[in-house]
Amino acid sequence: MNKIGVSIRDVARETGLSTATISRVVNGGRKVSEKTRARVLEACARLDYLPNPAARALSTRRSKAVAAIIPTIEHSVFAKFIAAIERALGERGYSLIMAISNADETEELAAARKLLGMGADALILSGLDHSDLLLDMLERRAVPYVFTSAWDARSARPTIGYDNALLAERAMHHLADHGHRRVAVVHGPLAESDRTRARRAGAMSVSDRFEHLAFFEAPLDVAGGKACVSAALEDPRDFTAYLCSTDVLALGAYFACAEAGKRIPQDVSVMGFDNLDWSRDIVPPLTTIDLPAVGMGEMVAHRIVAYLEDGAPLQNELLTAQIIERGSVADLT
Amino acid sequence: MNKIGVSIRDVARETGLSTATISRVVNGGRKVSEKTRARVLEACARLDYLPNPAARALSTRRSKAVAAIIPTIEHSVFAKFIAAIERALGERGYSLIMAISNADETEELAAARKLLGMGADALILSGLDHSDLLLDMLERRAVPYVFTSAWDARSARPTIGYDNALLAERAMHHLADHGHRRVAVVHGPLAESDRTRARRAGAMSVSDRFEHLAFFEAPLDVAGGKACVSAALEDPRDFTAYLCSTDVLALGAYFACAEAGKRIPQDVSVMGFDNLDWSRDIVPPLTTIDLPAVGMGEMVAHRIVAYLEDGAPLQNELLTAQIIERGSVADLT
DNA sequence: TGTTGAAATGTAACCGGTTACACCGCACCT
DNA sequence: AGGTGCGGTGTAACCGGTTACATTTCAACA
Repeated sequence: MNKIGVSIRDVARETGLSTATISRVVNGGRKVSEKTRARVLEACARLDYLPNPAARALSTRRSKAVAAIIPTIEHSVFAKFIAAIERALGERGYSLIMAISNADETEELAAARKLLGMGADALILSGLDHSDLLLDMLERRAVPYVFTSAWDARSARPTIGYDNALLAERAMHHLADHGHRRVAVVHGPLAESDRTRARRAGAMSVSDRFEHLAFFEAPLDVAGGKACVSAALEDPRDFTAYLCSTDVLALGAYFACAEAGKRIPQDVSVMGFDNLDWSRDIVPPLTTIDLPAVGMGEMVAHRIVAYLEDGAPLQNELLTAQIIERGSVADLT
Repeated sequence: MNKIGVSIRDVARETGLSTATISRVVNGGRKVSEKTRARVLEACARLDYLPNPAARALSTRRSKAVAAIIPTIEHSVFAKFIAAIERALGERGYSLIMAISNADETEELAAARKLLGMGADALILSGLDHSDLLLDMLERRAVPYVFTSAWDARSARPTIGYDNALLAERAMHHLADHGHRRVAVVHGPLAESDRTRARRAGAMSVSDRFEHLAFFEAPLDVAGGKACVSAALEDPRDFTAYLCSTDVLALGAYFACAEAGKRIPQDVSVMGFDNLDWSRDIVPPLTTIDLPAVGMGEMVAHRIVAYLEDGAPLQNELLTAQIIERGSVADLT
């Protein structure tokens, strides 16, 4: 029974019809006469009938819930992403069940167990690297899933995202094109994220355009970026530009510069990654890469629903991202 | 059946026991011999048996999912709150289903319909004001719920949160105590949020300590705060301090000051509300009110689960918040 | 040895939908 | 008149657990 105890059988009794007919009306089935349909709808409204989702899920084997596991939700591009997924799923009658992994494979596995144990129809994961146990479980249970926030042409598993390595490479070219030869790359913990590793590798691949190219690993928050850049500002290599693998780190870089009395971009250039909402408002406005978090969320939701409803196969999908040139990178040429 | 087609009856057949016994073992029931328990557990593992959540929900009338509707998830205290809820629910074996209302009552109602239609056992709402249709629905369906991020001693419905009016009042006293007499309060859209209205009312209640007290309504994001403060800096009343109803708006205020060449706190003081992660890293560090987002999330989760499992009644719970004094408010005395 | 009762297990009804299939009535055709 | 087809509806078997109640087992005790 639902909370007020009205079941489909009550509606059937009330209208003198069978539960089959009620079910057909409620689900918009085609083979019902207009007269009957109206009568049923009226009775449903009058009795305040609401189908029991568990019963429905049991007999259809579909919960209409999609699960997503993300590393973090706080001040970052993931919040936008997850909000877009939630909206897009909602428009199609699906709900989002969410869990946060704190970028930890063990937590991710536990979260996946929990979410699948709740009956999620599909799973959205962040990044490409996941525990083998998790992957095995997905295969064994034949759960549809996608990897997001990354893209790998050669991946046998569906990835929907952007090419982190390429974007980092493009960012480095942008700095090089502006005459920067001594650059520091500030990124989050390598151990935690394949996306971070991809960005680092991408940046590294164009090292020949630089005199000095240093990589710094910092905790992935504003304080981490700030501390890291504060220290790097003392570095004898005297970097002219900082490429931050996240706008969050870039914000920390701004604060480090403010504290050290360095002006951006006159003394130091800073470039970000993400294009968070405040990036264009900060002073000076931050040059960054506009990651398509919203578009990615929508695409992921569309594709998952298309798979669930029509069996459209999940595939690799590459999303593009643009460098947004604003005022934080000086032209030294 | 679950995805690989193993049901409780398969395990029963495999072990030569009845489904009742399997069920008892799986649910940690007490009346099973150790020998049997071990045998069942072994069979479950071998067959990779996973209970079907829909079947379980159908017969227990419990989905073990809690729904939350929040106005926004992007760069704000809500992300912390929701993350804490998710974690705390997870520890107790519950999942979080989330929807975003964009601070719109109609969207909120639609979201509630959807989430309840998914079978959520309880509903977490933000703020005190909600559409009557929503409230009626909750009562009719006897859905347990709490209002959060606000507290009202006189509320007949359970509220778990802080006293927004009182906190705003305390913030204003803080400014007055530091010798500020010309203060501007920057807040989000009044129409959207009872919390905003409460904060405004609280600030207003101590207007007699000020020469000039102005209220500005801005879009609730960094750009909004920046534009609003940029304009206010031109105001002939020459405010010495800006109280921002969110750190997000305060960040905008910082940027406005940076652009206008005003130094904080030498030329202008800024005070926030929330204590977001970067608040202590910004230069100068932001004086703000440390809202207990994490503690609130945990308490909400605890209380809801306690109600669901033990029937412990949901009540009003007041959480306290402290002013964190940092460097952004000048002492003019 | 028979009695008693607690512990362990089984039986089967039930939760509330969905849906394959059977059936009915009626219009239309030959 | 009898046959055909189809739209509309009902019957009842599922989906996969939970659990009240019945039943069996067996140790302890008079």
